[in-house]
Amino acid sequence: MPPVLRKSLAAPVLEVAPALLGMILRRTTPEGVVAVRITEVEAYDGPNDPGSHSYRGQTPRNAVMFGPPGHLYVYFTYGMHYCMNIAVGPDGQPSAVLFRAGEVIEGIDLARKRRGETGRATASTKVLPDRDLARGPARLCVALGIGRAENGVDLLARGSAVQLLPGDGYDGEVATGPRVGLREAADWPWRFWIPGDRTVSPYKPHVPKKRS
DNA sequence: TGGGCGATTGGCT
DNA sequence: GCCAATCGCCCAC
Repeated sequence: MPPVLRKSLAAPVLEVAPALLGMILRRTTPEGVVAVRITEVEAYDGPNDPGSHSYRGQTPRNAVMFGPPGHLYVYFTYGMHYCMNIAVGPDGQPSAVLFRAGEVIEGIDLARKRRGETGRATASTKVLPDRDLARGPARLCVALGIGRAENGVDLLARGSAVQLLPGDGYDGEVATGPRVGLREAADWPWRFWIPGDRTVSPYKPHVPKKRS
């Protein structure tokens, strides 16, 4: 299986994003291994993209986006959720791809345990469907056990606690559509997913907040 | 230095 | 479909 080349991640973000579909994110902890096959991503193009965290320049939070490609950019949002991106494009250009959803292909029991632990107070007696374990950017982070501590990890380095692996080389059809949840530039068709895959997150168009 | 709001989710109506 | 939860970031004051 060929390695994921750092050089290929330095390509323009709109080329890299769809190429990540079908690849594997593999997370190793003392608890065990969870691996996810990526089925949905979103592209963010730094200074040219009003929807990107790096649109207004570098800050301590988004610093990883400005670094070399292949590193993990993790951010905290809505006071309770983490989301994970991979920095892409040349060193110094702050493009990134958000991992939005995937299919758990290894360590499904550990993934389910993590998703259950993090759930709200009412510990549901219902078993989470497999396809919901990593369906959505914050759920994906929970399933993989990703938090602030993983910000900056090199996904291509051997021995990293989170690794990006080539997978089986998906080369099928790729669907595109508007990005999810953004206020600015949400209509840019920069979301990419594997059509028909049941682990792709349900699309919710942005609803402007009611004015006071 | 304070306040608005977010690359979301799950539970309830 | 609606809405609360929850807190760090960032910009305006």
